[in-house]
Amino acid sequence: MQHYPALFEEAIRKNHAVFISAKCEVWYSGQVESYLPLGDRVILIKDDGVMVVHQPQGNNPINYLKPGATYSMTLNEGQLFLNGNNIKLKEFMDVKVQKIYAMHTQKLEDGQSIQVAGTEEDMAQMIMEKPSLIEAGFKPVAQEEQTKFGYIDVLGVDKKGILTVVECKRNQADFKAVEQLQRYVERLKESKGITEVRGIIAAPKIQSGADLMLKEKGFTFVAVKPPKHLERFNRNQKTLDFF
Amino acid sequence: MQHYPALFEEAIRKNHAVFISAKCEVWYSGQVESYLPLGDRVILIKDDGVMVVHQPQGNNPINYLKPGATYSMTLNEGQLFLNGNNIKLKEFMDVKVQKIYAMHTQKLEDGQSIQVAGTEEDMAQMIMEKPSLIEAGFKPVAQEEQTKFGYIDVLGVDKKGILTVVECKRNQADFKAVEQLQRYVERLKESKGITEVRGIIAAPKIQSGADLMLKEKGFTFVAVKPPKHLERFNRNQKTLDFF
DNA sequence: GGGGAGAGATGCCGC
DNA sequence: GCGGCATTTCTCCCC
Repeated sequence: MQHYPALFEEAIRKNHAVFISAKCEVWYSGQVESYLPLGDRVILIKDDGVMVVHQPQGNNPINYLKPGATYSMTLNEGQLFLNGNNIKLKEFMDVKVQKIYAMHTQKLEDGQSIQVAGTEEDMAQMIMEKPSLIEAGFKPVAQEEQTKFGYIDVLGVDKKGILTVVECKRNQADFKAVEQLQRYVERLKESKGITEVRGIIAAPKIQSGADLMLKEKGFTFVAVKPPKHLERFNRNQKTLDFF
Repeated sequence: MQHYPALFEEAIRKNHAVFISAKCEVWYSGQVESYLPLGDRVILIKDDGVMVVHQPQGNNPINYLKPGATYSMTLNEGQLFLNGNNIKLKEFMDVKVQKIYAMHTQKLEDGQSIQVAGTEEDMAQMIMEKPSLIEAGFKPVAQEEQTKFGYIDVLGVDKKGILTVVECKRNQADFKAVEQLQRYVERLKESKGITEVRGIIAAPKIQSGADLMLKEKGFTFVAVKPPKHLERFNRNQKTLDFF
């Protein structure tokens, strides 16, 4: 155990990432206070100060610190501690380590950003490009107009020229989506000084209760699925790699 | 590179966790489609099928698979691939590995649950135990009554005997909290067939706009901070460890 | 920095 | 399974 603190401190100093597999207890104090009894965990510390503590199961880290935290590892009378703290956010992590199974430190280089297709924004973009997905005669207005009235996904006019707010949801729309749509419609009526504004929810599906609420308020549901296709050059890249 | 697939497959077969540090590209297809260009990443695969892919910075994994996914590693004409798929959820991850810097596999044992203090539920519990935090004369009703009217944090009567809904927020309350409170109040009025029900938001602070909305609707804000103290035996445990 | 909203949100509980 | 809601939510964008 004696050599771990020196190895750890050197890795931190060099801005290396640190991977630790250990049997440990974990205390966290910050937004809340928490205690995790003794067990095996995987700990990852990144070069921006992020720390995640994972149990052997589960999607999410059981404990974590946000970017900007600093770390130290100390051995005191045979007891190993790993301490992290984010002074600005007043968050503290204390790990009492009973046994380190493995520790790996390494510089990681990565400047890449992920490309994602199928988000709500992609849905809005698709509707802007093909307004007939909403209904015949629907015409989106310029995108710059949108922000002036709030975070409206697509603003347009229907075939009769009535101002229409379209709220997109990439998954099933719920009653909160209906409330959100209503807020936008009310805001638009006040802002423009008009009495008639239509509201449309565009989503793959809608909850039955939300559909009732929608109809009560005089709004409309339109079934639209988010597009899930990355740009062609990526698809080709993947295809070429695989076949 | 040749020995990695055998090591990996054996680890998966034995239900070991797998840690990999690698230079790679990542494709994901499922809820959305995504592509992450070549760079250094840390990959963790847990024994329940969870996979997380981390870039050198940032709180969250850049890609992940949920519990139940299965994995294989293959070397084909000198090209290493790590593939994961969750058949039930129709989610797929493909990692094209250019270089493995390190790989560690190990059985992890952990059956512990985290204890957390300072959540919204803790706030509600604190108010149940000390109702004067809300106002003089406030009396909570039995906890069993709560669920019948929805997810009401604390239901009680004020000093005049008027039914009162308390909605707790552990952080600053916003206008959505006000809308939520209003839903509960409306639901209670209908359900009980009464016309007067009070609404109170208990939180450390409230947004100025939300406070306006609150007053418009005739509701009240009470400043309450969530309790952040773990049970005594844990505090003592920590104290004893540290001093 | 505050406010508003999305996220491949996740996770929990209750029906 | 759906529904409603909290989360140490996190993240992004805009004012």
